[in-house]
Order: sequence, then structure tokens, then C-alpha cells
Amino acid sequence: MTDQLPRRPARISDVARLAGVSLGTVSHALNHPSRVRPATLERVNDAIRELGFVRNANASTLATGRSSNIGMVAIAFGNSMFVDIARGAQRVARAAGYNLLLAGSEDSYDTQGQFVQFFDEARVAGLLLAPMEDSSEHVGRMASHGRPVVLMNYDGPEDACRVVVDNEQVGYLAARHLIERGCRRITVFGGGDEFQPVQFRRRGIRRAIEEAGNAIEVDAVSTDGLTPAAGEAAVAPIAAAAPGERPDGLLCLTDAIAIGAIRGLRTAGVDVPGDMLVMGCDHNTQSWDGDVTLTTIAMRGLEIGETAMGLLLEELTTPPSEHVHRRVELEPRIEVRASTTPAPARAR
Amino acid sequence: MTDQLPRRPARISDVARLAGVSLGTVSHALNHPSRVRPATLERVNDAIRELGFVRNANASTLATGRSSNIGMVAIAFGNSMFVDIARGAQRVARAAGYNLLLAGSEDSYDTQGQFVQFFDEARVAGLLLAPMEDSSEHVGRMASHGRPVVLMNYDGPEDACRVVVDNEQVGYLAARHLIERGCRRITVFGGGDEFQPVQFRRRGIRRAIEEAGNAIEVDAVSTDGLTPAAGEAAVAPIAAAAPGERPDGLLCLTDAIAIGAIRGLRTAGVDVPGDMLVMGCDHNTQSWDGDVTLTTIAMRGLEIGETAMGLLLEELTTPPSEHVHRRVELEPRIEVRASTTPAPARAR
DNA sequence: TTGAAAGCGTTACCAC
DNA sequence: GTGGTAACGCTTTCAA
Repeated sequence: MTDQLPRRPARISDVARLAGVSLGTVSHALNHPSRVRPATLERVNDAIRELGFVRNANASTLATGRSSNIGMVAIAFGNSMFVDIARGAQRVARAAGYNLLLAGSEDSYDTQGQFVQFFDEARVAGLLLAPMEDSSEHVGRMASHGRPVVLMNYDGPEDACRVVVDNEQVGYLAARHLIERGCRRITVFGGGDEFQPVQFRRRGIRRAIEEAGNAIEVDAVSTDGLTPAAGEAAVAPIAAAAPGERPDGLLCLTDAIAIGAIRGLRTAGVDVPGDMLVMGCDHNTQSWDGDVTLTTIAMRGLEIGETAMGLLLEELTTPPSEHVHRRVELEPRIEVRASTTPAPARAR
Repeated sequence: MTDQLPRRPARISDVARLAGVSLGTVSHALNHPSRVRPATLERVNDAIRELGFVRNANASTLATGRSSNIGMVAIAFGNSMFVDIARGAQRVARAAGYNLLLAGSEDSYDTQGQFVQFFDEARVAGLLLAPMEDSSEHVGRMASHGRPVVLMNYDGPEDACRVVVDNEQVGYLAARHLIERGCRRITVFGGGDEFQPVQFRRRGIRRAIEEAGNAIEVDAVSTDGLTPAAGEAAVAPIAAAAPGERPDGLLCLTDAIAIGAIRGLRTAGVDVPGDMLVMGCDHNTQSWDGDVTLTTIAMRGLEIGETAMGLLLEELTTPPSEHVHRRVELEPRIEVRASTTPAPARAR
């Protein structure tokens, strides 16, 4: 099959020599087959196969100045929304002849910057970025090098196209759901106020509460982080309160926190959903490993990815002078599950 | 901040001119700062900053013939095990100064081949591959170009290092769990016999059944695919059977199928875990969106990723003549949840 | 310590 | 149609 290991890969010139044609002809055969006589083409292809030749994309990008690679850096693929986004973007990219390269920033702005730099150095055609905070600096760097950036899931001052989900509506839907299920005393649970989606969700929650008039009592408990462990730790006082003293609904600002909270409550003997309804907000299936399935809000990741890649491709094929940045907003949807469905009403 | 958009990015020669040194000196400043006089270095760095210079990695890779990028292609990141693998690999790669680039083959051998080709063209240093079937062809191609490949989660004839989880043990643990929980009539549920992990799991199931003597009645139902929808469709006859006629335990060969099966059973009025215990096998949190939390087997993805990247880095730094391929096998662990925990025994 | 110059593998333009 | 040949931007060796 494969001959001896050719430590040095075959080059176009090797193919040319073997096929008995010139280097330029091989290049033509590769890039504009129609401009080459069929017989010659065949000889070239035979030589390519025989040598196991694989074109060097680095040289190619260097020579042409263009690349068919698009980079995507997301907060963390541990959050399944970003996996969905990646899948949606991937699909659209491939259909258009582009490759999507993925990198996870692991929740760190520095790491995000390193990956942006990496893709910049790799001279990708464009970048999809799902940041966690104002990333004008990173966006600006790419843009000043002529590489378009589309932001996802973040609304900031950056000068770029973006696709977001209406996070105020996320909070609104969540709060209204608990109210409709009979909660009169709701605790908004979780930290992360430095993250924009969380801020918006809080605003939506407020709107739902106001709509419900004075009927609802609300307070807030902060967690130290957004992990299940943080949720479990911070829920202890609530779990320890007397039945009459504790909230009947826990609105968690992320799914990860919700899972931890449920674990903490049940450990302390508070039943979910029997004694308290609990829900999450961000459809992070990766977090769904608790004992109870979680009501949450679907973030439509697939569509975010598809839309964002669509905007990027559009920008790629439009003269910069004619391009106008756009902002697309998608509506979230609630997904009701066991954690807010007390036994009597529970589907069997 | 950023000046006019320099449609053409700054090159080393631009930096050299601005700093008043030669091109070679700038390159030295970039790659061997210690060999450059501090004052010169500073002038160079100022120029770099001023011009917003970003090194062209394509040119660099082309000139040196080496790359600090490693590619990973996995079946699909919709399966959370592969996300875990990627995170583990990422961590180890970065610590060693490598970048990990991710691509999802979306369950298609062709797509996998295209990404392998892509990484081959990009001249990555090495490749992590989580294939779904014999990929000797892809492995061989990379290997013959001097690029090491480490396989993950697959045991095939390929000539390469690999990290696998003991899938026979997966099946064994699953079956023994159901037996211990009192099941006497178990249906092994799901298709995918063309996939190696599934084959191994079946073997382990058989071993557990044999160990239990003649006490256990077993049969098998095939699904048409591995999706929740396939599981839901195929479970209909079981759900329709009279209580005395149906199994008391359903051992699903993947989590995705299990979720579908549970949905189908409950829709038909069969309670899980009340009337029947159901479990999955592959710890795919992405599938966990049913009404009941799922007992499953943890696949230790993080460790697979870390170990595989470790092997790859080792191979990268060993002369090919001295390298000997290794196979590392990790032991799975069971995670018990609601779908196999009937009410009486259920933790509250 | 710095500079000049020869590649790295492709592409693309221009002759033939 | 095909064959030269000059870039592309960087690294690295060798001299100065």
C-alpha cells in the first residue's frame, strides 16, 4: 500500500517531474482542471495518486492571500448551547465551501484573546465569536486586518454583526412560568452579574413580577460562581429554613446552578418539585445530571450558528464599503420538565 | 486606536523598515529575543505594536516545516463524551505549547476523511481521531506523511497508539446493575451493531447474564439507528405488551436510544422506573432531556482526551525508529439515577 | 549583534 | 494548453 515513509512529503514539482509536465501545469490541473487537456490531466492525477501528494494549504494560502477557513471561538463547549451553535455554523459553512475550526476559550478572556490571535495568525477568512464580555479589542484587531467577525450571544459595543437571543425574554418567560405554576414567593438564584445575559435575564424577571402586580414576593440570593458546586453551597440557608419561611419557587440564572441547587435541597430533605419548584435558564444539557429533569429555556443554538455563519458569508462576499452591520435577535422558548411539575399535575 | 484599515496586513519587512533594522533582525527578535540587543528589541517591539503586526503562521509553517497545531476529529460533538475528550486534550496540548483544532465528522466516514485531509493539508503536527469504524486508510495517509495519529475510543486494526474504554465492561456493569436491581427479564435494546463499542457492550452483557446463571431471560430488540426517535419507534411493541408479557428491564445500548424508549413507554402508559427499569450506556448528557434522569455508564472522556494527547506529544518528541505504539484502556464506572431506581428505594 | 540572501510550496501572470 | 518565473511572508545560515 503505502511505500516507504517519505519523510518529506511530495511537492507539486515532484508530481510534475513524474507526470512529465511542468509545475505550472500541475497547478492548473489542481485548480482549473478544465484548462488542461484530459490526457494530461489524467497523467497528472496518476502521479498525484502514485506519490500520495497532498497540497500544502499553508503555501497555498500564502500565495493566494485567501483562505477558506473560518474560526470560531466560544466560551466553552461544556455548555451545550455552544455545541449547537457550532453545529449550525458548521453546516452552513460546509455548504458554502468553507471549513469551520473550533476552539474553546474555557471561560477566560485571555484564552479567548489567544485563540483570536491564533486565528488571526492563521489568516482565516473570518471569525465567529461567542464572547463573555466586551471584546471590542479582539474584534477590532481582526477587523483592522480585514477579517470580518460575527458575534454570537452577546450584545456589546463592538462594531460587528451579531446574533443574539432575547435574554430579557428568557428571564420573563422563566418568571412567568413559576408564577403561573402558583409560586408566590420566588427567589432569584445565582451570581454572574458581570455577564450580560444574566443582567438581561434579571431585567425580564423584574418585568414579569411587575406584571403580576404586588402578588409576588421576590428576593435574590447570590452564588459564588456559576457552577453546580456554587449552587449547592449557596442553597444551604434556603434549604435549612422552616417550610413557611422558604420560597416556593427558585429561579436559577443558569442550568448549572439549578442542578447544584436541586442537589442541595434534596440532600437537606426539601423535595423538588414537591416542596419547591426550581428552574434553570440556559438549556445547558451538559448540566442535566441531577435526579430531577430541569425546566429551562431553550436558546436556539442551532439557529444562532446558522444565522451567524450566514451573516459572515454575506460580509465575506460584499465589498467592505457596501457592508452594513446587522443585528438579529431570536426569541427563546420555554421547555417545561419535572423540576417545576409537582406530582398532581405531572404527566405520567 | 486602530488607524485606517490597512487592507494589506503589515509584514516583517514593514516592521523592519519602521524600526530601522533589517528583516532578519526582526525575525530574530520574534523567535530568539535573547540574541538581540535589548535596545534593538524594544525598537522592534514598538514598531510591531505601532503597525499592529501579526505574524503570518502560514508563511512561518511553510518556512520551518513544522507546526504547533494538532487536529482532532471526533464523531460528533453532539455526544458529550467527545466534548469531554476535547477538553481533556485541549488542556494537555496548551500546557505543552500546542493548539488543538476541533472538527466534528457528524457521523459520516466521508466527512471524517475530508477533515483528515484538511488537517493533512494544513500540515498539523499530529492528529487525534475518534473514528466510528476502521479508519486504517485515514490513519495510514497521515502516518505516511510523517504525522502521528492517536486513536480514541476505537479498537481497530489501525497501526497507531490508542486510548479506549473497556466497552465490554460497560455492558457488563450495565447488565449486572439491572440484575442486582431485581430484573429477571431483560431486553437489550438498540441497533448500531456495525459500531464496535456496541459489539463489545453486547459481549459484556452476555458475560453478566451467564454469571447470573439461568435466572435471567434475555432478548434483543433492534432499533433503526441510534437516535431518540429510533428508540421511541422501536419500543412501541414492548410498550403495548401485556404487563406480564413485557420485560422488567430495558438495557439500551446508547443513551440517546434510552431517552427515546422512555418517552415511548411513558406515552403508552408504562411507568419508568415504576413498571420497567431502563438504562443507557454511554453517558451522553446531550441526550438527557427526557422526563426521567437516566442511569448510565460514565466513559471518562476527560481522561481519554488527556491520555491521548499525552501519547501524541510523546510520539512527537520521540524519533520514529524508537517509538512503539501503545494501547491504554480505561475502566468505566456506573452512574445510577432515577430510571433504574423505583420509588420505594428512591432517595428523597 | 546585525544584515544579506537562499529557500519553503504554491499560485498566477505572461509568453510560447 | 503548456511552460517559465516572479511573487507570497517568513526562517535560517553565513558573513560581516
